[in-house]
Amino acid sequence: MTLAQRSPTEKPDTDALALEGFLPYRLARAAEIISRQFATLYRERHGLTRPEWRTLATIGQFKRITATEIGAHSSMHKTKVSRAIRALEDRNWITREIDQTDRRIEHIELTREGRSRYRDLVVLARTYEARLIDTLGETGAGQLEAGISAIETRIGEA
Amino acid sequence: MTLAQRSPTEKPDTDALALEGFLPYRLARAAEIISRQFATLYRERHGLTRPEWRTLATIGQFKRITATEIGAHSSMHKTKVSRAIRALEDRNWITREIDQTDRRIEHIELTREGRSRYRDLVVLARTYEARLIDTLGETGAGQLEAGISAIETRIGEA
DNA sequence: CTGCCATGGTTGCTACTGCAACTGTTATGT
DNA sequence: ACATAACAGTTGCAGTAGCAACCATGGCAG
Repeated sequence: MTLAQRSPTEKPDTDALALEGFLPYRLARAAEIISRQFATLYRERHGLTRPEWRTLATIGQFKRITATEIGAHSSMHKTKVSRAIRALEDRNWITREIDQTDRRIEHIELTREGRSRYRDLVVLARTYEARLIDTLGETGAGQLEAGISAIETRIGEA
Repeated sequence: MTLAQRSPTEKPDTDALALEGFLPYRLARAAEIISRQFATLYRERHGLTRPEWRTLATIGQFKRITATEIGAHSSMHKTKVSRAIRALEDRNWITREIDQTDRRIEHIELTREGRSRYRDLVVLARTYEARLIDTLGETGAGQLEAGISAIETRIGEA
């Protein structure tokens, strides 16, 4: 089941497209592999989903923040953010406080428990990232980062 | 809504993690952007979903193939493949033929219509990829590819 | 040949996703 | 001041996902 190299018996056609060489596919696949690997860590350790992890990471990064800002910062649709916030609130990892001068807005902060979890998550993330870079090698990791940067700067939006 | 640079008012904490600098996040985001861009093309033009596109691309690449092989080649769960195959069959883009020596296996091929669609999809894909590489620049694209290769070779599976 | 395990593919169930529509609130134009 | 638009956040809904259980078939050991 190692896939790309597990080529079927029939021979490829000349003017066919090789999926395994198609850049968008390769990028999607690579991201998926990394994402899953890392997700396993925080899921097993803290029972978080991907949107919840991103939300928590964003709240921890800015001590006080609104839902809209979380979405903007973490590239998530507002419904995802809304549901993640509720889930985190239900666990008492965060609190909301309605802004008194503009009551549409809620300011979100970590609770004591939330801060504790966040600190652990940060260590987990840094460790995973370090291990990843080590696995890829300085060169490979550097190239990957440069390539991503190109996408970030040359292609603005989702 | 350009996000990463749309930083909230509060200042980051020193021992917080900067999500926008976290490699797994950046990779996931980059892949998402590209994936969505490309998906818009084949969705608008042929009404295909992402699993359907991958499935069709794989069938077209190998003229005759089984469902399991499709999954292995395109990194998709077998249920995704199963459902994509059914959808494509319903549109008469593919046919199934049960192997007579092992009746568990179905051999899948494109119909005339399917081949026509596939040819168009290949052009679409090549064009998009070329445009993407052009946008990223030879250097950026090369680095991205090298980085992805590092992941592919150093980290085997999903 | 017979019982048991493995394999190819499908389906039921539950969770997650995004879109659009909604509520409540603030900003704007006249 | 009042109608209308814009905005923050939530919810209903319809599609899509993955897991596990399933069916049918075939391989293999005794």
